[in-house]
Amino acid sequence: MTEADRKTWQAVQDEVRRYISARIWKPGELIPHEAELALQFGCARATVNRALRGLAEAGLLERRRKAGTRVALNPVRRAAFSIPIIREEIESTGQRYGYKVFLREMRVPPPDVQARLQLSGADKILHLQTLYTADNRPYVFETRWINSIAVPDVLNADFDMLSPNEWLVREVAFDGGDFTVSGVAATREEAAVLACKPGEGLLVLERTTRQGDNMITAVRLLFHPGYRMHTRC
Amino acid sequence: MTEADRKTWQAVQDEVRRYISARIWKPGELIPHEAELALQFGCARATVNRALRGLAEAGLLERRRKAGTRVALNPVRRAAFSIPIIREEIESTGQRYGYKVFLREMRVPPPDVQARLQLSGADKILHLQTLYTADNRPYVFETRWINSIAVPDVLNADFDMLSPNEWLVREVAFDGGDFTVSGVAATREEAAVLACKPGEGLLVLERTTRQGDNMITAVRLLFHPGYRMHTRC
DNA sequence: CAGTGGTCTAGACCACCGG
DNA sequence: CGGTGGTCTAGACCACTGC
Repeated sequence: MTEADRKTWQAVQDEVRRYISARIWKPGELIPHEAELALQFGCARATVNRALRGLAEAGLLERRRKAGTRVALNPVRRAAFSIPIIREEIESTGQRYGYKVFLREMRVPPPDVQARLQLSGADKILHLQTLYTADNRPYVFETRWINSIAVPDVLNADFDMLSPNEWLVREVAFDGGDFTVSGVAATREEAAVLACKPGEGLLVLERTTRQGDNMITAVRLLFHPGYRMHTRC
Repeated sequence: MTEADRKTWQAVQDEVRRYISARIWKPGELIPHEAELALQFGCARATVNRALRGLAEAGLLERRRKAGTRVALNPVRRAAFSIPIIREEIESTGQRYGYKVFLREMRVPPPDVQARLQLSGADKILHLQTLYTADNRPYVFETRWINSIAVPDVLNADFDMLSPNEWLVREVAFDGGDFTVSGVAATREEAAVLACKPGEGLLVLERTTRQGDNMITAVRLLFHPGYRMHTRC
Protein backbone atom coordinates (compact mmCIF):
# COMPACT_ATOMS: atom_id res chain seq x y z
CA MET A 1 0.00 0.00 0.00
CA THR A 2 2.70 2.43 0.98
CA GLU A 3 4.70 1.26 -1.98
CA ALA A 4 5.30 3.78 -4.71
CA ASP A 5 5.84 0.92 -7.18
CA ARG A 6 4.45 1.44 -10.62
CA LYS A 7 1.55 -0.94 -10.97
CA THR A 8 1.38 -2.72 -14.27
CA TRP A 9 -1.87 -4.21 -15.43
CA GLN A 10 -0.22 -7.60 -15.14
CA ALA A 11 0.47 -7.02 -11.47
CA VAL A 12 -3.13 -6.02 -10.91
CA GLN A 13 -4.28 -9.10 -12.79
CA ASP A 14 -2.10 -11.39 -10.72
CA GLU A 15 -3.41 -9.79 -7.57
CA VAL A 16 -7.00 -10.35 -8.64
CA ARG A 17 -6.17 -13.92 -9.61
CA ARG A 18 -4.84 -14.51 -6.11
CA TYR A 19 -7.99 -13.08 -4.58
CA ILE A 20 -10.07 -15.49 -6.63
CA SER A 21 -7.80 -18.43 -6.10
CA ALA A 22 -7.74 -17.86 -2.35
CA ARG A 23 -11.53 -17.54 -2.42
CA ILE A 24 -11.38 -14.11 -0.82
CA TRP A 25 -13.71 -13.31 -3.68
CA LYS A 26 -15.94 -16.34 -4.05
CA PRO A 27 -17.58 -17.66 -7.21
CA GLY A 28 -20.69 -15.70 -8.07
CA GLU A 29 -19.69 -12.86 -5.79
CA LEU A 30 -19.61 -9.21 -6.78
CA ILE A 31 -16.19 -7.62 -6.61
CA PRO A 32 -15.47 -3.90 -6.06
CA HIS A 33 -15.96 -1.70 -9.07
CA GLU A 34 -13.11 -0.38 -11.15
CA ALA A 35 -12.80 3.03 -9.54
CA GLU A 36 -12.51 1.50 -6.10
CA LEU A 37 -9.95 -1.07 -7.18
CA ALA A 38 -7.96 1.68 -8.85
CA LEU A 39 -7.79 3.42 -5.50
CA GLN A 40 -6.88 0.23 -3.64
CA PHE A 41 -4.17 -0.69 -6.09
CA GLY A 42 -2.98 2.85 -6.49
CA CYS A 43 -3.25 3.00 -10.24
CA ALA A 44 -5.44 4.49 -12.94
CA ARG A 45 -8.83 3.04 -13.66
CA ALA A 46 -7.73 2.23 -17.21
CA THR A 47 -5.10 -0.09 -15.77
CA VAL A 48 -7.66 -1.91 -13.67
CA ASN A 49 -9.91 -2.11 -16.69
CA ARG A 50 -7.16 -3.67 -18.76
CA ALA A 51 -6.52 -6.28 -16.09
CA LEU A 52 -10.15 -7.18 -15.51
CA ARG A 53 -10.97 -7.26 -19.19
CA GLY A 54 -8.29 -9.87 -19.68
CA LEU A 55 -9.67 -12.00 -16.88
CA ALA A 56 -13.16 -11.67 -18.30
CA GLU A 57 -11.95 -12.82 -21.71
CA ALA A 58 -10.31 -15.78 -20.05
CA GLY A 59 -13.66 -16.62 -18.47
CA LEU A 60 -12.63 -15.99 -14.87
CA LEU A 61 -14.83 -12.95 -14.43
CA GLU A 62 -18.20 -11.92 -15.75
CA ARG A 63 -18.76 -8.25 -16.29
CA ARG A 64 -21.88 -6.28 -17.07
CA ARG A 65 -22.49 -2.59 -17.09
CA LYS A 66 -24.32 -1.34 -14.10
CA ALA A 67 -24.44 -4.87 -12.71
CA GLY A 68 -20.74 -4.87 -11.93
CA THR A 69 -18.13 -7.60 -12.04
CA ARG A 70 -18.61 -11.07 -10.62
CA VAL A 71 -16.33 -14.05 -10.17
CA ALA A 72 -17.43 -16.59 -12.76
CA LEU A 73 -19.26 -19.62 -11.44
CA ASN A 74 -17.72 -21.83 -14.04
CA PRO A 75 -14.18 -20.77 -14.84
CA VAL A 76 -11.96 -22.41 -17.40
CA ARG A 77 -14.74 -22.76 -19.88
CA ARG A 78 -12.89 -22.06 -23.05
CA ALA A 79 -9.60 -23.37 -24.25
CA ALA A 80 -7.84 -22.19 -27.36
CA PHE A 81 -6.53 -25.09 -29.35
CA SER A 82 -4.03 -23.93 -31.86
CA ILE A 83 -4.98 -25.27 -35.23
CA PRO A 84 -2.05 -27.34 -36.37
CA ILE A 85 -0.05 -26.23 -39.35
CA ILE A 86 1.03 -29.61 -40.58
CA ARG A 87 4.45 -28.68 -41.88
CA GLU A 88 5.39 -26.76 -38.73
CA GLU A 89 4.00 -29.43 -36.46
CA ILE A 90 6.06 -32.14 -38.11
CA GLU A 91 9.24 -30.16 -38.51
CA SER A 92 9.10 -28.88 -34.93
CA THR A 93 9.50 -32.45 -33.70
CA GLY A 94 12.58 -32.85 -35.84
CA GLN A 95 10.91 -35.18 -38.27
CA ARG A 96 11.06 -34.91 -42.02
CA TYR A 97 7.97 -33.40 -43.57
CA GLY A 98 6.61 -34.79 -46.81
CA TYR A 99 3.38 -35.14 -48.68
CA LYS A 100 1.95 -36.80 -51.71
CA VAL A 101 -1.09 -35.80 -53.73
CA PHE A 102 -3.05 -39.00 -54.24
CA LEU A 103 -5.93 -37.67 -56.24
CA ARG A 104 -6.72 -34.53 -58.17
CA GLU A 105 -9.95 -34.29 -60.07
CA MET A 106 -12.95 -32.14 -60.89
CA ARG A 107 -16.08 -33.47 -59.34
CA VAL A 108 -19.48 -32.56 -57.97
CA PRO A 109 -18.99 -32.67 -54.19
CA PRO A 110 -21.27 -34.64 -51.89
CA PRO A 111 -24.25 -32.78 -50.43
CA ASP A 112 -22.67 -31.94 -47.08
CA VAL A 113 -19.68 -30.32 -48.77
CA GLN A 114 -21.97 -28.53 -51.20
CA ALA A 115 -23.79 -27.06 -48.25
CA ARG A 116 -20.62 -26.07 -46.43
CA LEU A 117 -19.30 -24.34 -49.53
CA GLN A 118 -22.68 -22.86 -50.44
CA LEU A 119 -22.58 -24.32 -53.92
CA SER A 120 -25.50 -24.82 -56.21
CA GLY A 121 -26.55 -28.15 -57.65
CA ALA A 122 -24.16 -29.51 -60.18
CA ASP A 123 -21.01 -27.40 -59.87
CA LYS A 124 -17.87 -29.37 -60.43
CA ILE A 125 -15.00 -28.19 -58.28
CA LEU A 126 -11.48 -29.27 -57.48
CA HIS A 127 -11.12 -32.32 -55.28
CA LEU A 128 -7.79 -33.32 -53.77
CA GLN A 129 -6.60 -36.14 -51.57
CA THR A 130 -3.22 -35.70 -49.97
CA LEU A 131 -1.22 -37.72 -47.50
CA TYR A 132 1.22 -35.87 -45.25
CA THR A 133 4.09 -37.84 -43.82
CA ALA A 134 6.56 -37.48 -40.97
CA ASP A 135 9.79 -39.35 -41.63
CA ASN A 136 7.88 -41.12 -44.38
CA ARG A 137 5.31 -42.45 -41.96
CA PRO A 138 1.68 -41.45 -42.56
CA TYR A 139 0.77 -38.47 -40.43
CA VAL A 140 -2.52 -37.14 -41.67
CA PHE A 141 -4.75 -37.82 -44.63
CA GLU A 142 -6.36 -34.74 -46.12
CA THR A 143 -9.49 -34.67 -48.24
CA ARG A 144 -9.97 -31.21 -49.64
CA TRP A 145 -12.53 -29.48 -51.81
CA ILE A 146 -11.57 -26.14 -53.29
CA ASN A 147 -14.20 -23.79 -54.66
CA SER A 148 -12.46 -23.40 -58.00
CA ILE A 149 -15.27 -21.16 -59.19
CA ALA A 150 -14.26 -18.55 -56.61
CA VAL A 151 -10.53 -19.27 -57.04
CA PRO A 152 -10.07 -20.25 -60.71
CA ASP A 153 -6.30 -19.85 -60.48
CA VAL A 154 -6.11 -22.98 -58.42
CA LEU A 155 -6.72 -25.01 -61.55
CA ASN A 156 -3.30 -24.03 -62.82
CA ALA A 157 -1.59 -24.53 -59.49
CA ASP A 158 1.30 -26.91 -59.26
CA PHE A 159 1.21 -28.82 -56.01
CA ASP A 160 4.61 -30.45 -56.44
CA MET A 161 6.48 -28.00 -54.26
CA LEU A 162 3.68 -26.37 -52.34
CA SER A 163 0.95 -28.29 -50.60
CA PRO A 164 -2.65 -27.32 -51.36
CA ASN A 165 -2.93 -25.65 -48.00
CA GLU A 166 0.25 -23.64 -48.44
CA TRP A 167 -0.79 -22.64 -51.93
CA LEU A 168 -4.11 -21.35 -50.63
CA VAL A 169 -2.57 -19.49 -47.74
CA ARG A 170 -0.26 -17.71 -50.18
CA GLU A 171 -2.90 -16.86 -52.73
CA VAL A 172 -6.04 -16.21 -50.75
CA ALA A 173 -6.61 -13.92 -47.79
CA PHE A 174 -8.75 -15.96 -45.46
CA ASP A 175 -10.71 -14.11 -42.88
CA GLY A 176 -12.66 -16.74 -41.07
CA GLY A 177 -13.94 -20.22 -40.95
CA ASP A 178 -15.24 -22.90 -38.70
CA PHE A 179 -13.85 -26.02 -37.18
CA THR A 180 -15.23 -29.33 -36.03
CA VAL A 181 -13.47 -32.15 -34.24
CA SER A 182 -14.85 -35.61 -33.90
CA GLY A 183 -13.79 -39.20 -33.67
CA VAL A 184 -14.25 -41.93 -36.25
CA ALA A 185 -13.18 -45.48 -36.84
CA ALA A 186 -10.89 -46.00 -39.80
CA THR A 187 -12.52 -47.51 -42.86
CA ARG A 188 -10.65 -50.16 -44.77
CA GLU A 189 -9.49 -47.59 -47.34
CA GLU A 190 -8.45 -45.05 -44.77
CA ALA A 191 -6.58 -47.68 -42.82
CA ALA A 192 -4.68 -48.62 -45.95
CA VAL A 193 -3.61 -45.04 -46.54
CA LEU A 194 -2.67 -44.38 -42.92
CA ALA A 195 -1.02 -47.78 -42.51
CA CYS A 196 -3.15 -48.73 -39.55
CA LYS A 197 -5.81 -51.32 -38.81
CA PRO A 198 -9.37 -50.88 -40.03
CA GLY A 199 -11.56 -49.84 -37.11
CA GLU A 200 -8.88 -47.94 -35.23
CA GLY A 201 -10.12 -44.76 -33.58
CA LEU A 202 -8.94 -41.62 -35.31
CA LEU A 203 -9.28 -37.91 -34.69
CA VAL A 204 -10.95 -35.90 -37.43
CA LEU A 205 -10.62 -32.16 -37.87
CA GLU A 206 -12.92 -30.52 -40.38
CA ARG A 207 -12.42 -26.96 -41.42
CA THR A 208 -14.25 -24.61 -43.73
CA THR A 209 -12.57 -21.39 -44.70
CA ARG A 210 -13.97 -18.29 -46.28
CA GLN A 211 -12.87 -14.97 -47.66
CA GLY A 212 -15.51 -12.36 -47.07
CA ASP A 213 -18.71 -14.04 -48.23
CA ASN A 214 -16.99 -16.56 -50.48
CA MET A 215 -16.57 -20.04 -49.12
CA ILE A 216 -13.18 -21.10 -50.38
CA THR A 217 -12.32 -24.54 -49.18
CA ALA A 218 -13.58 -27.42 -47.08
CA VAL A 219 -11.04 -29.83 -45.72
CA ARG A 220 -11.15 -32.98 -43.63
CA LEU A 221 -8.02 -34.04 -41.81
CA LEU A 222 -7.87 -37.63 -40.68
CA PHE A 223 -4.98 -38.03 -38.27
CA HIS A 224 -2.91 -41.12 -37.67
CA PRO A 225 -3.81 -43.32 -34.69
CA GLY A 226 -2.60 -41.93 -31.41
CA TYR A 227 -2.64 -38.32 -32.57
CA ARG A 228 -3.82 -35.90 -29.91
CA MET A 229 -4.62 -32.23 -29.98
CA HIS A 230 -3.45 -30.64 -26.79
CA THR A 231 -3.66 -27.31 -25.05
CA ARG A 232 -2.99 -25.76 -21.70
CA CYS A 233 -4.57 -22.85 -19.91
CA MET B 1 -11.07 11.37 -44.28
CA THR B 2 -12.98 14.60 -44.02
CA GLU B 3 -15.34 12.92 -41.60
CA ALA B 4 -15.35 14.17 -38.06
CA ASP B 5 -16.79 10.83 -36.89
CA ARG B 6 -15.51 9.49 -33.62
CA LYS B 7 -13.36 6.50 -34.45
CA THR B 8 -13.87 3.52 -32.23
CA TRP B 9 -11.18 0.87 -32.01
CA GLN B 10 -13.62 -1.52 -33.62
CA ALA B 11 -13.93 0.75 -36.62
CA VAL B 12 -10.17 0.92 -36.93
CA GLN B 13 -9.97 -2.84 -36.61
CA ASP B 14 -12.55 -3.37 -39.32
CA GLU B 15 -10.69 -0.99 -41.57
CA VAL B 16 -7.43 -2.85 -41.06
CA ARG B 17 -9.23 -6.13 -41.66
CA ARG B 18 -10.46 -4.81 -44.98
CA TYR B 19 -6.97 -3.73 -45.95
CA ILE B 20 -5.69 -7.22 -45.26
CA SER B 21 -8.65 -8.94 -46.86
CA ALA B 22 -8.32 -6.82 -49.99
CA ARG B 23 -4.60 -7.58 -50.01
CA ILE B 24 -3.73 -3.89 -49.98
CA TRP B 25 -1.45 -5.04 -47.21
CA LYS B 26 -0.12 -8.40 -48.30
CA PRO B 27 0.92 -11.32 -46.11
CA GLY B 28 4.38 -10.79 -44.71
CA GLU B 29 4.31 -7.09 -45.48
CA LEU B 30 5.12 -4.34 -43.05
CA ILE B 31 2.24 -2.00 -42.29
CA PRO B 32 2.56 1.65 -41.17
CA HIS B 33 3.44 2.14 -37.54
CA GLU B 34 0.92 3.12 -34.92
CA ALA B 35 1.58 6.84 -34.90
CA GLU B 36 1.12 7.07 -38.64
CA LEU B 37 -2.08 5.04 -38.61
CA ALA B 38 -3.39 7.23 -35.81
CA LEU B 39 -2.89 10.20 -38.09
CA GLN B 40 -4.50 8.48 -41.06
CA PHE B 41 -7.49 7.34 -39.08
CA GLY B 42 -7.75 10.55 -37.13
CA CYS B 43 -7.66 9.00 -33.70
CA ALA B 44 -5.32 8.56 -30.78
CA ARG B 45 -2.46 6.11 -30.94
CA ALA B 46 -3.95 4.19 -28.02
CA THR B 47 -6.99 3.47 -30.14
CA VAL B 48 -4.88 2.12 -32.97
CA ASN B 49 -2.95 0.08 -30.46
CA ARG B 50 -6.12 -1.46 -29.10
CA ALA B 51 -7.27 -2.38 -32.59
CA LEU B 52 -3.96 -3.87 -33.71
CA ARG B 53 -3.40 -5.72 -30.47
CA GLY B 54 -6.69 -7.49 -30.98
CA LEU B 55 -5.75 -8.51 -34.49
CA ALA B 56 -2.39 -9.73 -33.28
CA GLU B 57 -4.05 -11.86 -30.62
CA ALA B 58 -6.32 -13.28 -33.28
CA GLY B 59 -3.23 -14.20 -35.27
CA LEU B 60 -3.85 -11.87 -38.18
CA LEU B 61 -0.90 -9.63 -37.43
CA GLU B 62 2.55 -10.16 -36.00
CA ARG B 63 4.02 -7.36 -33.99
CA ARG B 64 7.51 -6.80 -32.63
CA ARG B 65 9.06 -3.77 -31.09
CA LYS B 66 11.25 -1.86 -33.40
CA ALA B 67 10.58 -4.36 -36.17
CA GLY B 68 7.05 -3.09 -36.61
CA THR B 69 3.81 -4.81 -37.51
CA ARG B 70 3.46 -7.34 -40.30
CA VAL B 71 0.52 -9.13 -41.84
CA ALA B 72 0.75 -12.71 -40.65
CA LEU B 73 1.78 -15.28 -43.23
CA ASN B 74 -0.47 -17.87 -41.73
CA PRO B 75 -3.65 -16.38 -40.33
CA VAL B 76 -6.42 -18.26 -38.57
CA ARG B 77 -4.02 -20.37 -36.61
CA ARG B 78 -5.89 -20.69 -33.37
CA ALA B 79 -9.48 -21.44 -32.64
CA ALA B 80 -11.04 -21.31 -29.23
CA PHE B 81 -13.22 -24.30 -28.60
CA SER B 82 -15.47 -23.72 -25.67
CA ILE B 83 -15.16 -26.57 -23.27
CA PRO B 84 -18.61 -28.07 -22.98
CA ILE B 85 -20.42 -27.86 -19.68
CA ILE B 86 -22.44 -31.01 -19.98
CA ARG B 87 -25.55 -29.87 -18.20
CA GLU B 88 -25.76 -26.61 -20.14
CA GLU B 89 -25.00 -28.30 -23.41
CA ILE B 90 -27.81 -30.79 -22.99
CA GLU B 91 -30.38 -28.40 -21.58
CA SER B 92 -29.66 -25.80 -24.26
CA THR B 93 -30.91 -28.23 -26.88
CA GLY B 94 -34.14 -28.67 -24.94
CA GLN B 95 -33.31 -32.18 -23.86
CA ARG B 96 -33.60 -33.52 -20.36
CA TYR B 97 -30.33 -33.73 -18.49
CA GLY B 98 -29.60 -36.66 -16.27
CA TYR B 99 -26.71 -38.65 -14.92
CA LYS B 100 -25.95 -41.76 -13.00
CA VAL B 101 -22.90 -42.57 -10.93
CA PHE B 102 -21.91 -46.09 -11.97
CA LEU B 103 -18.89 -46.57 -9.79
CA ARG B 104 -17.42 -44.90 -6.76
CA GLU B 105 -14.36 -46.37 -5.14
CA MET B 106 -10.96 -45.67 -3.65
CA ARG B 107 -8.23 -47.00 -5.80
CA VAL B 108 -4.62 -46.54 -6.84
CA PRO B 109 -4.88 -44.89 -10.27
CA PRO B 110 -3.08 -46.20 -13.32
CA PRO B 111 0.38 -44.77 -14.01
CA ASP B 112 -0.71 -42.18 -16.58
CA VAL B 113 -3.26 -40.70 -14.17
CA GLN B 114 -0.71 -40.82 -11.35
CA ALA B 115 1.61 -38.78 -13.50
CA ARG B 116 -1.05 -36.29 -14.51
CA LEU B 117 -2.05 -35.78 -10.89
CA GLN B 118 1.53 -35.80 -9.63
CA LEU B 119 0.82 -38.52 -7.13
CA SER B 120 3.37 -40.73 -5.47
CA GLY B 121 3.39 -44.50 -5.66
CA ALA B 122 0.56 -46.10 -3.81
CA ASP B 123 -1.88 -43.30 -2.99
CA LYS B 124 -5.48 -44.42 -3.16
CA ILE B 125 -7.77 -41.70 -4.41
CA LEU B 126 -11.39 -41.35 -5.38
CA HIS B 127 -12.41 -42.93 -8.65
CA LEU B 128 -15.79 -42.25 -10.25
CA GLN B 129 -17.55 -43.43 -13.37
CA THR B 130 -20.59 -41.45 -14.42
CA LEU B 131 -22.89 -41.60 -17.38
CA TYR B 132 -24.59 -38.40 -18.46
CA THR B 133 -27.80 -38.70 -20.42
CA ALA B 134 -29.89 -36.49 -22.69
CA ASP B 135 -33.53 -37.51 -22.70
CA ASN B 136 -32.36 -40.74 -21.11
CA ARG B 137 -30.08 -41.53 -24.03
CA PRO B 138 -26.37 -41.90 -23.28
CA TYR B 139 -24.57 -38.65 -23.96
CA VAL B 140 -21.12 -38.92 -22.46
CA PHE B 141 -19.34 -41.39 -20.23
CA GLU B 142 -17.07 -39.81 -17.65
CA THR B 143 -14.18 -41.49 -15.91
CA ARG B 144 -12.86 -39.25 -13.19
CA TRP B 145 -10.08 -39.38 -10.63
CA ILE B 146 -10.19 -36.87 -7.82
CA ASN B 147 -7.13 -36.13 -5.74
CA SER B 148 -8.90 -36.75 -2.46
CA ILE B 149 -5.67 -36.10 -0.58
CA ALA B 150 -5.80 -32.47 -1.71
CA VAL B 151 -9.58 -32.28 -1.40
CA PRO B 152 -10.52 -34.55 1.48
CA ASP B 153 -14.04 -33.10 1.70
CA VAL B 154 -14.92 -34.87 -1.50
CA LEU B 155 -15.09 -38.14 0.40
CA ASN B 156 -18.18 -36.90 2.18
CA ALA B 157 -19.76 -35.47 -0.92
CA ASP B 158 -23.16 -36.65 -1.98
CA PHE B 159 -23.38 -36.94 -5.73
CA ASP B 160 -27.11 -37.61 -5.85
CA MET B 161 -28.11 -34.05 -6.62
CA LEU B 162 -24.86 -32.56 -7.84
CA SER B 163 -22.65 -34.23 -10.40
CA PRO B 164 -18.97 -34.66 -9.51
CA ASN B 165 -18.05 -31.84 -11.85
CA GLU B 166 -20.58 -29.47 -10.39
CA TRP B 167 -19.53 -30.36 -6.88
CA LEU B 168 -15.91 -29.59 -7.68
CA VAL B 169 -16.71 -26.34 -9.42
CA ARG B 170 -18.59 -25.22 -6.34
CA GLU B 171 -16.00 -26.28 -3.81
CA VAL B 172 -12.67 -25.71 -5.51
CA ALA B 173 -11.32 -22.63 -7.21
CA PHE B 174 -9.66 -23.97 -10.30
CA ASP B 175 -7.14 -21.78 -11.95
CA GLY B 176 -5.84 -23.81 -14.80
CA GLY B 177 -5.58 -27.11 -16.50
CA ASP B 178 -4.89 -28.80 -19.76
CA PHE B 179 -6.98 -30.45 -22.40
CA THR B 180 -6.47 -33.16 -24.93
CA VAL B 181 -8.81 -34.33 -27.66
CA SER B 182 -8.38 -37.54 -29.55
CA GLY B 183 -10.36 -40.26 -31.25
CA VAL B 184 -10.80 -43.85 -30.13
CA ALA B 185 -12.80 -46.89 -31.08
CA ALA B 186 -15.33 -48.00 -28.50
CA THR B 187 -14.34 -51.05 -26.50
CA ARG B 188 -16.96 -53.66 -25.81
CA GLU B 189 -17.56 -52.26 -22.30
CA GLU B 190 -17.73 -48.68 -23.47
CA ALA B 191 -20.11 -49.60 -26.24
CA ALA B 192 -22.37 -51.25 -23.71
CA VAL B 193 -22.49 -48.13 -21.57
CA LEU B 194 -23.00 -45.76 -24.47
CA ALA B 195 -25.47 -48.05 -26.21
CA CYS B 196 -23.48 -48.17 -29.42
CA LYS B 197 -21.57 -50.77 -31.37
CA PRO B 198 -18.11 -51.89 -30.31
CA GLY B 199 -15.56 -50.32 -32.63
CA GLU B 200 -17.49 -47.16 -33.32
CA GLY B 201 -15.36 -44.04 -33.51
CA LEU B 202 -15.76 -41.75 -30.51
CA LEU B 203 -14.40 -38.38 -29.50
CA VAL B 204 -12.43 -38.28 -26.26
CA LEU B 205 -11.77 -35.16 -24.23
CA GLU B 206 -9.28 -35.46 -21.41
CA ARG B 207 -8.86 -32.70 -18.90
CA THR B 208 -6.61 -32.17 -15.93
CA THR B 209 -7.42 -29.35 -13.56
CA ARG B 210 -5.35 -27.72 -10.89
CA GLN B 211 -5.58 -25.16 -8.16
CA GLY B 212 -2.30 -23.39 -7.72
CA ASP B 213 0.24 -26.18 -7.60
CA ASN B 214 -2.24 -28.85 -6.54
CA MET B 215 -3.49 -31.16 -9.23
CA ILE B 216 -7.11 -31.70 -8.36
CA THR B 217 -8.79 -33.93 -10.87
CA ALA B 218 -8.22 -35.86 -14.07
CA VAL B 219 -11.22 -36.66 -16.18
CA ARG B 220 -11.82 -38.51 -19.43
CA LEU B 221 -15.01 -37.78 -21.33
CA LEU B 222 -16.05 -40.35 -23.89
CA PHE B 223 -18.79 -38.89 -26.05
CA HIS B 224 -21.57 -40.72 -27.80
CA PRO B 225 -21.10 -41.57 -31.49
CA GLY B 226 -21.67 -38.64 -33.79
CA TYR B 227 -20.76 -36.04 -31.18
CA ARG B 228 -18.81 -33.13 -32.59
CA MET B 229 -17.07 -30.20 -30.99
CA HIS B 230 -17.57 -27.13 -33.09
CA THR B 231 -16.33 -23.57 -33.23
CA ARG B 232 -16.35 -20.61 -35.53
CA CYS B 233 -13.95 -17.77 -36.01
C1' DC C 1 -32.40 7.43 -13.63
C1' DA C 2 -28.13 6.63 -11.86
C1' DG C 3 -24.23 3.40 -11.36
C1' DT C 4 -21.18 0.59 -13.79
C1' DG C 5 -18.17 -0.82 -17.34
C1' DG C 6 -16.51 0.66 -22.19
C1' DT C 7 -13.93 3.65 -24.61
C1' DC C 8 -11.34 7.85 -26.31
C1' DT C 9 -7.71 11.27 -25.74
C1' DA C 10 -3.21 13.57 -25.35
C1' DG C 11 0.81 13.12 -23.47
C1' DA C 12 4.44 10.67 -21.35
C1' DC C 13 7.93 7.23 -20.27
C1' DC C 14 9.78 2.79 -20.95
C1' DA C 15 11.43 -1.92 -22.88
C1' DC C 16 12.94 -4.09 -26.43
C1' DC C 17 15.73 -5.03 -30.21
C1' DG C 18 17.19 -4.23 -35.29
C1' DG C 19 20.71 -2.04 -37.69
C1' DC D 1 21.58 4.22 -30.93
C1' DG D 2 17.06 5.25 -32.12
C1' DG D 3 12.56 3.57 -33.79
C1' DT D 4 8.76 0.79 -32.57
C1' DG D 5 5.32 -1.18 -29.80
C1' DG D 6 3.81 -1.55 -24.69
C1' DT D 7 1.93 0.67 -21.08
C1' DC D 8 0.38 4.24 -17.59
C1' DT D 9 -2.18 8.38 -16.43
C1' DA D 10 -5.90 11.69 -15.54
C1' DG D 11 -9.80 13.12 -17.19
C1' DA D 12 -13.78 12.86 -19.96
C1' DC D 13 -17.95 11.21 -22.19
C1' DC D 14 -20.82 7.46 -23.46
C1' DA D 15 -23.76 3.02 -23.52
C1' DC D 16 -25.97 -0.12 -21.33
C1' DT D 17 -29.07 -1.91 -17.93
C1' DG D 18 -30.72 -2.96 -13.08
C1' DC D 19 -33.55 -0.80 -9.96
